[in-house]
Amino acid sequence: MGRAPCCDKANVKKGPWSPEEDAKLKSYIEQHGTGGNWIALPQKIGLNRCGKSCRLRWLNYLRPNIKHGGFSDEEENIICSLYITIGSRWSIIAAQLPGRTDNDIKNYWNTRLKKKLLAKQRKQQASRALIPMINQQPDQLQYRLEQPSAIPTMGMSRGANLEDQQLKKMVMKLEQGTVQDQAYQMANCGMNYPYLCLAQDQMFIDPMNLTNHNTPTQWENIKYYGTMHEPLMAELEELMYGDGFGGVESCSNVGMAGSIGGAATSAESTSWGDISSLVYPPVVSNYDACQ
DNA sequence: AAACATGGCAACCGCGTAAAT
DNA sequence: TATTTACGCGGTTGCCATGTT
Repeated sequence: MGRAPCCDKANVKKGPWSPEEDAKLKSYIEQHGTGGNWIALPQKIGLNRCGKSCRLRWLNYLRPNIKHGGFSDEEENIICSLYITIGSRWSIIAAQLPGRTDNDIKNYWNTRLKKKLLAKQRKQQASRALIPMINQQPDQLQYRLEQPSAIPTMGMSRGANLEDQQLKKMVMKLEQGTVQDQAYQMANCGMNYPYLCLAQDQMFIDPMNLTNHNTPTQWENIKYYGTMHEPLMAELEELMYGDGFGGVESCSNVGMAGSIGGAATSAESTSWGDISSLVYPPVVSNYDACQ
């Protein structure tokens, strides 16, 4: 029963690829394609490699039009924004950046972008701590300092998909015109109900649940909805803290961003709360209105 | 100049899901 | 229907280059 074994794992070569191996793989795929069967490929070419390894080498390195290094500011912004919206779904993020691989983006995030953003955050926090002390009354200052934790951070991966009936009703409301507008219609295409993602004092729509194709236009729409609609925000807060919703604790997957369907791995993994404000400037919320 | 630390990146590992038998 | 494996993905590791002491 079952399929035949993939390869003799004990006897396949591991480690860095030689130029000869690269040339063999590249030339074969360019002429014949993968044939949809990576496991059979190395045998056909005469490579002593696991099919899985061939696939990785092709996708991350040999494939045409691959870009390495030199991420532009625009690309950085897209990566940060998407990370905040959907978490560490690198393949989806890579789909928004032509020529970039998920591996490349993941590496870039882990080695540079994350640190860059955290450094920026520390700088902002330092300056933010000073301004209220100079300009505000003590009671206002206290309010200001409490604000960041007033709305909890939630898992921004699939964990933020709010399945509860009440929140579904809110989505229905969007469709019925309470906050209806042209961009929403474009984004939604009249298909599925988008899932809502709550983050700090902004709401996002999970792009995975909009349509099946990721386009720049769609991303613009998503960003559009990132600038939260005030009435909807108030209603969401009511649901979160009012009797009907059962409080924050009843919501599944409350916690850190970037732990999609699995363990958040690195001890230094960055929380949603750490970096979200660096990408999207805070919108004017009822908190700020109190100032 | 040598030893050590750090950063960047390619490749591997392991898991969840789909598909083949 | 059960079992087994391929595929695709995200997380992690290990090597090499570069920087610092």
